[in-house]
Amino acid sequence: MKPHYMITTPIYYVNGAPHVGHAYTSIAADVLARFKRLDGYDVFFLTGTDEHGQKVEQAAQDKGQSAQNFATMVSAQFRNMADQLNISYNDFIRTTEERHVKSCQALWQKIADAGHIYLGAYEGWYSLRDECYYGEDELTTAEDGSKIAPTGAEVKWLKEPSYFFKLSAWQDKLLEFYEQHPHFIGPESRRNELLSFIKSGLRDLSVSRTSFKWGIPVPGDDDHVMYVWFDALTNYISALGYPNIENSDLWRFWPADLHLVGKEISRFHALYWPAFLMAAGLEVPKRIYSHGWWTVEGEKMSKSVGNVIEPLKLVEEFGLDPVRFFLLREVPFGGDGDYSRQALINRMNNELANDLGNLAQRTLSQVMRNCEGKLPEIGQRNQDDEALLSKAILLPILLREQMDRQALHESLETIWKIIRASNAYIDHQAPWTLKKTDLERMNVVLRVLVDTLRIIATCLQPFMPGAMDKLLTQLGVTESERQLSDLETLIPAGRELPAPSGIFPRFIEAE
RNA sequence: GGCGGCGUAGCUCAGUGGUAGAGCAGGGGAAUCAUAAUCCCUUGGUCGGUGGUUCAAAUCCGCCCGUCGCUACCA
Repeated sequence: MKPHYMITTPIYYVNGAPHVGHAYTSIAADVLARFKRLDGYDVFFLTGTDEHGQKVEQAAQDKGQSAQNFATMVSAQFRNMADQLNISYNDFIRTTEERHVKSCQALWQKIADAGHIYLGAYEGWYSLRDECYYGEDELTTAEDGSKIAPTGAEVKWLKEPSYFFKLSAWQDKLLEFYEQHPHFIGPESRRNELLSFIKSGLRDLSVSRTSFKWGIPVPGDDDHVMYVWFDALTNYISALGYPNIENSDLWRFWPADLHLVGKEISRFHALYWPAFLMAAGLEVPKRIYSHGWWTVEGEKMSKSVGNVIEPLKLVEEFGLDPVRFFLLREVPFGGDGDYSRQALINRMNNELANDLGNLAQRTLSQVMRNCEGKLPEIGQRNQDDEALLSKAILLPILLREQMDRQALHESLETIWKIIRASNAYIDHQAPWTLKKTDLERMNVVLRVLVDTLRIIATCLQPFMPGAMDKLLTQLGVTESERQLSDLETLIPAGRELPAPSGIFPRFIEAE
């Protein structure tokens, strides 16, 4: 039986259109999912949209639409983006779906029955205009002594009934859990933040609202809707059939292996979610990994500055695989990064077109011309040949370890080292000279290059599925020979290769 | 304010006690199979400052400066 692996993106909030940050999370998750499949795992890759809450209600109202219609429209945009980006999700869940509503209510009931939810009152400084509460330290005091919100709105001390989750009771259990699972949160810096947050003392969490209606009703109390995070986080088990886990074929994927999230929502996943699950007697996910944020040409991305990068426009101009590559190559995964047009073009031209694309082209065109377009015999290899191949064949082993740490940039760097070594190899061996002096040796060299390229292309499939499909076809690798495990078997000599054509054209800036 | 991260070549960063590294950018050369792509060599840093521990510190400790993040219910 195949080992299984469950990976998720956050469900995206539908109060605005998708931007490059959403695309980034999805692409990274997709690479990890595809890598695990490549490595023989049975993968469940979940994504979707988060559709409840006051902001959606408000955004819909501004457009004169019902919340449901508005959410459906924006959700479709996210789904379209995922499809355009070639995201290989197994399920796309929406929090307005019946299966999710039932799942949330069941989870709530389970936690309530276990005595971890109680009815209390939430109080604080509330701004009627901003429709939200502010903390004491965010407020300024006006001349007449009244309190003013950061937005300039007036605030009043308000008290509303609310259900609370007994988060404070879980403080010690959570700390114990983090100590027993040092790799539960990544990267390391997020773990430190979270630990210091918990150690400063946990308060009970308000998990229902009465101030708006667009949400999942609390079981047995229709005046309340669930706190959006309780609603949103539950999606991960809704998709697996919760609460009907006895009859669900998918429940075997729980606990999830990885929740990939943006750093801004690290705490919700690493703290509240485990607490909810523990309270419900369910297993806790194995790992939460937070990636960083993108700036644009050195500036923070914002609607008012007008520098928001729309992923589909990037794809339209540069092509999908170069964009996927750039996003994962440019920045250490887990840290923040900067998008710049020039940096993208440099990566495209230097690394895709020159290093890899040209390597494939120069190798394959010689095979085509000098080997009658057929894969040469393996022949008698010398030390140089073995040196290159032995490094290349280690790639899957190195990649497995890196992918399990979500060190996607390291994987690409590791692969690029082999690509550079291959370019050095072809120059030093100079098969174009051997053609005149030693045909047998020329065949060996070209064969070494084709075999090395096959390993490279196989390993790069998760990052650039479209381009690598094309390259593998040119290398004579059939679709049933593209798993990591297939690398153990060499392609038989004599196989006819199709005529090569460029995989990564250089990008020339229009005048 | 408290806690934590970071500060290494022009740029982006790797390097956690023992003669300063990579990629890109810059300079010189080789080659001509290839998407004028590639390969080889090379310029360049008193590793933020300062005091200390040590035979030896970018690497450990103190202080200072700069910068960034977290500091709860507004995704």
